[in-house]
This record gives sequence, structure tokens and C-alpha cells, in this order.
Amino acid sequence: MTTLKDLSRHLGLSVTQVSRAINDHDDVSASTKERVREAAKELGYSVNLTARSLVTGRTGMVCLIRDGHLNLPEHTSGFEVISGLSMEFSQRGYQFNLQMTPEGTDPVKVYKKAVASGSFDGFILTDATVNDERVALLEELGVPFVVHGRVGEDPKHAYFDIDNYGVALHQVRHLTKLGHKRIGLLNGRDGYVYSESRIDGYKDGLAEAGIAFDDRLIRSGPMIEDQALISTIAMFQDINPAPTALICSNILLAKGAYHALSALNLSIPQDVSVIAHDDVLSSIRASAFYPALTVTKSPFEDGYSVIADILCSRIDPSQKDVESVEVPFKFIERASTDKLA
Amino acid sequence: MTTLKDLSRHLGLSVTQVSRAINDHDDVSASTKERVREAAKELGYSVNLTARSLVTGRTGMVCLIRDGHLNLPEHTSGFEVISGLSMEFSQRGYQFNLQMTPEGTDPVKVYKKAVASGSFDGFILTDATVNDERVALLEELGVPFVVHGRVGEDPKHAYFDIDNYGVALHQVRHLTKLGHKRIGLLNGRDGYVYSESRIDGYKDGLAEAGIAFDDRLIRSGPMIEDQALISTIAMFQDINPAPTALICSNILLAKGAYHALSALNLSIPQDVSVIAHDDVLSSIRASAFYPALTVTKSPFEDGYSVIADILCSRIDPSQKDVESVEVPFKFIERASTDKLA
DNA sequence: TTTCATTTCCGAAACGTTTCGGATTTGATT
DNA sequence: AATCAAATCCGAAACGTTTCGGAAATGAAA
Repeated sequence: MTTLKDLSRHLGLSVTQVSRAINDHDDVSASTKERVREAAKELGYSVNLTARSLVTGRTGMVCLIRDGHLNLPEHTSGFEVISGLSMEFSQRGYQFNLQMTPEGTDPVKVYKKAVASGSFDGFILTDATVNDERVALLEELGVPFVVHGRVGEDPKHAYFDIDNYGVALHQVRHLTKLGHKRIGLLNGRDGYVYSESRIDGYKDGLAEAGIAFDDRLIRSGPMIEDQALISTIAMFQDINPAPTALICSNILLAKGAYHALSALNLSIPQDVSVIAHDDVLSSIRASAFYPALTVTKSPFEDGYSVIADILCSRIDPSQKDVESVEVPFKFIERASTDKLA
Repeated sequence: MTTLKDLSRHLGLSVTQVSRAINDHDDVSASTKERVREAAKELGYSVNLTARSLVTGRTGMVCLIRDGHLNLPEHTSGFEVISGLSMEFSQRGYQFNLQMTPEGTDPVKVYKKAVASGSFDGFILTDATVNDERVALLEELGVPFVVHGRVGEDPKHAYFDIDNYGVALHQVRHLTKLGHKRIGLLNGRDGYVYSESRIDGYKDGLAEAGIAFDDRLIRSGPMIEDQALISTIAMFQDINPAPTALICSNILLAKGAYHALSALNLSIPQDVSVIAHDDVLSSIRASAFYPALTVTKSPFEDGYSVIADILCSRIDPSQKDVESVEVPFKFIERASTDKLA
């Protein structure tokens, strides 16, 4: 392996100057820089990141920790996020560390250990829960991190998030405007911030329209097709008169709902209006639905580069801070929603 | 941050001895080890991996590099592998680095750079192609690596692989024994070792039974349901008389084939026998098919811990070598195959 | 008491880089 | 020719650990 010392000997320069040339400092002449570059290429030099880390205190590594083996299709979005983030960080010269922990591992222990190892410049958190211990821990330890999602309203921590509250509110408003009063919600698992925010938006939307809240109209669970199948059928059997509209928290749930409504011999939108939120995952397209699906829409993939930018700016104090963002959603009215008959 | 020096001052011991105590060397007394352990806990000491790496030359990090954004469902297995491997390496005290490169990036460049950075003790290669440049490169550079799959027959490199040749051979034998002569093969993408091995086994199986090879009977492509749908229908329209049996290289393809055959108004197994290979991914179960699907079977997940063991043994010379393995497959005859009518 | 092996310890060097503070060279200005 | 600022360079220390070679302490055997 070629080291700086080898290079400096070969060039008759000091180690210092070679280092500064390679890092493009401004107190080394252009000609020297050029000579160094050439010699580096000739001798196949490449900086030893470990040594650099030791002195700079930065490793160039970020870490994403997830609990439990990821199974599909529930974790489709999780995978897409991992894939997207890895690419973004790679392109920024960071290394992306993925640490899967056995199901049920205590996150506090894991994060403490990860931080203490000193291997990571920053962390990306996903699947934020309502009282997420990780956020408090990392804040206390003073480690840079960014959340895909967010914890609490108007949080101090860095985040990239979708306007989950606004999405649900808009969906309800659209339906109540069409005259619907009994509106079901197929939601994600309880306890996650995005799920709870949707519920908040849903409730406020109902309240605005003067509609009483009925908790039988909310069904929580994994966001997969089969779950929607079960939830929809159960909901329509439990409640009489039946709901006239259904909100699906993502496209997979919508697919299950379509299936269930068809099985129940109900037509969309004549008998039931359906509206969903579209994360725009590459694996399932909202446009493939029949009848075409009315959606709110905010692409997940818009987030990857933003998340990377935010975290990198938090890590490298020389960069100017990139602000947390809440992306707005689009509303696309298609054929699956209609006025109450 | 607490360092060894802090600890040694606090204990009145030399840095050397504290280091050796922490690493459990045998020339430090039991009582000292105990004292050190306690002080370490008290002061919240945890070894600085960067500094350790610099002197030991090992980083405790392994790397998996993949080309292109992973999209579902084609890369379902890729994700499962990543998830499984990450967990296995984490449990062995290694950090798992996932580097996604933009589609079409030159792998030689990427691997050269990754190796040169000195950040990684070893690499895991997936999606081995027939003339895989990466293997030659890493062998030349003398870097530990293990292949999920393999390159060439009876290769020198470390690997974990399925007996793809044997799988296809067995599948053909089973079908020819039942009297089938026109046997289709829905295969994976061309160029990958596993795909080509299946073709070899397929051809040898036909030859054994004295059946002439017809290249219209092989269809290659992404291993997804829609591809099988298209391939099956195209195959049955191109070839007259039609095939009487179909081999599907994985379960997703089988699902598409079932759909296509149903659309073509052909019954399984009365009109067409179907046999598939089951990687046992958590997202799709062979048992859910009707009629029940005859399969060869070798679970992907058996490989994760083996792969980790192999690579770790290659990295750490103090461990005894773990041999490469070719896992045997099981054969499970169910209702989708039958004697030629 | 002496000897010698065993146990337990330690100082100093090394890993490859960055950075601090200061030194030298250059070239324009007086 | 002297002066001074700007441009370019350098030595040495530092980052936190492991390890090499040897030293000191211990205790049993002579």
C-alpha cells in the first residue's frame, strides 16, 4: 500500500505538503498539485480513510438501524428507502451502513453502542413512533441524525416528512364535500407517527363537517393487501348502514379494498367512493387501478436526496444547514370518488 | 470521550496493560481484568474502532455493492439477502456496508476504489455473471470475498451456492420419466451464472432422454410474474404441438405461468405439468398454489449464516477456514405434475 | 539464601493521516 | 539594494490504539 510518506519521498516534498496538495488546500502551488496528482496516480496512492478518521474525528460513515427481518410486501417502502438512501450517500462520498437487529432488540442499547463505537458520523431514523426513545437519546448524545418522518409536532430535530395530517384532512374534506358522512379509514399500524397523524387529520376533517366520530370506522394494521381485504370486509359487516367512502393510507391497501368491495358486490364509486394516498413506489402504480384511483400523492423518492443533504449538512459544519422539510402533497381526482348517491 | 489513557490514569496502570486487559490477553491477572472492566463501565469507556483499525489493519467492516436501484418485485430476493446478511454480520460484530451504485456504473472502478479506501475487510458478491470481472479483480488484489452463487464450475473462490445444474437436471428427469417430451423452461435473465447452469442441466436432462433441443422452449427474462405471463403465452402460441410441461426457475414465474395457462384454458396437470424451483422467500409461499406445486427446493435463508461464516473465516486468519458449500435441494412432488396423458 | 521459571507488568514505537505554528522563497514596491 | 506582503513550504505533534521487547515481581525449588 502506498502512503503519503512514499509519495513525499518520491517527490522530494514534505508529507505535509503532499497531504495539503491532495486535499486541495490553497497554500500549495498549482504546479505542485499537478505533480502530486500524477505521482499519486502513478504509485496508485489512495488516502487511508482510517488514518484520516483518527485525526479528523470523522469517519464518513452514516448508519441506518432497523429492527427485525424485513419481509415483503409490508416493508416494500422500507427497502426502497434503503436502496435510495444508500445511493444518495454513496454519491456524496459517504458510506452507508445498514444494521439489521434481531426482532425486539432494545433500540436504546443498540444506538448507544453504535454511537460509542465512534464509527458513525450520523444516523438516519425511519419508522418513527409516537414516543420515540431514539430521538431523545441521540439528541442527548449530541449526534447528528435525521428522521424520515418526525416525532412530535414541529420538532427540533432534523427531518423529512410528508404532510400526513394534511393528507388525511384533505381526503376527508373531499369526501364530505361530495356528501359522504360514513367514511372508513384503512390505516397503518398503531403507534407510528404517520399513522397517528393521519388519524388526527381524519378526525379534524370529520369535526369540520359536523360528523360524529365512530371508532369502528378506523382499522389499523400492516399496510398490505391482505390486511385491507380483511379490514374492509369486517368493517362492512360490522357497520349498518355501511360506509359510503373509504380512505386507504397507501396504494397496497387500496388494492385490497378494491378486491374486498368487489367481493362484497359493491361498485366503485357508485356504492363506495375510494380515495388513497400514493407514495409512488416503483413496485405498484396507482394508474393501474380500475376504476382509476383518486389519490393524494407525495413521492417517497423525493426524500432520499433531501435526507442525505440534511444529514450531510449536520455532519459537516462547513456546509450551510439544510432545513427540515415537510413536502406538500398533490391531489389527483380520478374516477374512484363521486357524489353520494 | 474516554480513552485508554484516561482509564490507565484512573487505575494507576499502564496503557498497555489496560489495553491487554480489555482484549482479554492472558498475561494480565484476573483481578486486574476485573478492575479494568469496572472502571471501563464507570467511565463509559468503549474502544475507538478507528484507532484500533489503524494499527491492526482491520476495520471490522464488510461491503456489498449492488448496481442500480433495486425495484420490486424483481429484486425481492436481493432484498431478502441484504436483510439477512446484514443481520448475520451484525451478530458477528461486523459492520455491514451497502453501497448502491447508479445503474451501469463500471464495477471494476467501484471495487478498485472500495478496496483502495482500505475501509473494508471483505466483500460479498451477488448476481454473479458468467465472466464476472469482479472475481478476477478481487482475487488479484488479494482481498477476502465470498460469492453468493459462483463463477465457473468448481471455482477456487469462496462461495455459497445452490445446485442449479442439479435442480434443472432433476426437474427434467422427473418430467421425462412421466413421459413428457416437449418441456418449456421459464428462466432468469441471460448471462447470470445461475441461469446458465439451469440451462445446462436442462439440456443434459433432455439429452439423457434422447430428446432434441428446441431453443424456442427456453424463455429468459426478469423473474417476475408478468414476464412469465408473457413468456408462457408466447411460447404456447409459437410452438405447435404445444409443450406439455413447464419448468419455472422460481415461484414468481410459476405464479405467472399458472395465470397464463388458465387464460389459455389449459389445466394443470391434465394439459400441462408445471414444476418450479422454490427459493423459499418469505413473500410468496409455494404452498399457496392450486393445484399444489411440485418443486425442487433450497431455501435462500440457509445461506446467510454460511456466507457470513465463510467470509469471517477468510478475514480472520485465526479462525479455521469454513469451506464453500453447494447446498443440496429437496424434491417435493405435489399435484402440478402428472404422467403425460 | 540463591536460582529460575512463571506471572504480571511497562515504555516506546508504530499505524497514516491532518494541522499548528512558523520558516523560507518569490517578486513587486520602494 | 532594501523592504514587505504574498505565496509556498516544512517539522513536529497529535489522534487512540496495539504490540514488541524486555523488566519487575512472585513463588517454588534448590
